[in-house]
Amino acid sequence: MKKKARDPEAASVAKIKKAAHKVFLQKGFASTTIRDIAEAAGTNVALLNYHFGSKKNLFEEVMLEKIRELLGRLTPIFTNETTTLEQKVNGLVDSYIDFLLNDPDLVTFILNEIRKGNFDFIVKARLDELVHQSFFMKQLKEASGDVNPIQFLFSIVAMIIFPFVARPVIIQTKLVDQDAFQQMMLERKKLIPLWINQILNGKK
Amino acid sequence: MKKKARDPEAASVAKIKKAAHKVFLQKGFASTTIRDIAEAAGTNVALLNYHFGSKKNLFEEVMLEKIRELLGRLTPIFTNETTTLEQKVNGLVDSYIDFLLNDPDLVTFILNEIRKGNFDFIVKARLDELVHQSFFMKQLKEASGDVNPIQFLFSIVAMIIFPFVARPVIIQTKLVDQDAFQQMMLERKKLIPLWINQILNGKK
DNA sequence: AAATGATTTAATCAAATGATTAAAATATAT
DNA sequence: ATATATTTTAATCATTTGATTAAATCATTT
Repeated sequence: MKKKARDPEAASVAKIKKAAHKVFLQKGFASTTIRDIAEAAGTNVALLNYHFGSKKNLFEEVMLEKIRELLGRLTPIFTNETTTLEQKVNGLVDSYIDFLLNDPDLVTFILNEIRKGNFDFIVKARLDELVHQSFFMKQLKEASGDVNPIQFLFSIVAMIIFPFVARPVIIQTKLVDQDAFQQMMLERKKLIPLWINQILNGKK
Repeated sequence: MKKKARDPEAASVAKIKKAAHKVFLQKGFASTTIRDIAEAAGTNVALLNYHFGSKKNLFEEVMLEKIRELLGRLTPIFTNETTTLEQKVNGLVDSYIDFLLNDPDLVTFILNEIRKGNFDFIVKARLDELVHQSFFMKQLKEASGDVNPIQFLFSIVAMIIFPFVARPVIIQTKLVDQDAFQQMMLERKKLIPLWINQILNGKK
């Protein structure tokens, strides 16, 4: 595909990845054409093929990069054995919301690609291990009483992620506008940990 | 497209719609071919065109039918002026979860099609009006104190919908299996109203 | 059994798309 | 300056796909 690495090449590769990320997020894998990407990157299909070989290859490189970035932020929080459950929920909510505010369509996109069967790229990330073997789950289990701790995990992640999943709907239907959405998500950084506390304590 | 209505015709139309619903949900609009649908329906592309004219037409007919069915269940709950907020949350959670258990991929599907720009079919459903002008929102606003009631609406809907959005991920990663998922959602019918109560009361 | 409508078969069209190639042009390193 | 790497242009190929058609077959009604 290529033989030596120089500066301009790296710039092109980055430019293409950035454009691909944008277009894939907008249109999904199937609806995106390599011509779309080439145009968005201000280049041509021949160069995409020169650097990435195929559309699927480009897609996987781009997505894997994003997933790794997110996991890189969450893992230290999940596995930390010195912080309390409350601190972890705080950190989780804070990091997660910040990350997604920066990339608002990522969640819906990933979930959908998985639903369609494109989950090679996420299986490689091994996030089940993170959930199952983490210190966080151990702590959550202790706080859950006789309710399955997964029920609480669902609700925590739901309250973080769902607004991003619903975002296109609520913006399209003018329920909330772009700025108000951002504002609400920042407000949620405080609300969600509070709510989780009330839920976990309320059941004792 | 057709001239007279008889029995076998109606059966064919239903058969095609059912197959289309199934395939569209599995693969999304762009990835689904009319040949896929024809095969799933045990028929042929010529008949699809005979009855529906185009792929997009078939898609919109099928999706609109589903949306209307869901709204038909939720509207009476949202607009009822004789029930308490607590009763509404109970009814909402119960109806919504029942509906989605019957059609587990519908949510992800709809959200994604909207994200891709295929929202003609949902704009027609006017669900913004339902949310804004409903008696439910009036009651929720009263219970919300100085927090934006939309924050609570997000969380209520999130806790109902999110597990269905995450379902493909959690089943794929073997976090929870099919049966356990069903069981947990039934359990959630009791948990969510309880939690919402705790959250709404906790902030007084 | 004749007529009408519904369905199938089989083929074809035009357009879009992923992929590939050759050749020219451009930039960079040494 | 020369060689090498990168990028562009432009064209082409094979496939897939949505759409359409004509003719044959099947089912139902009358």
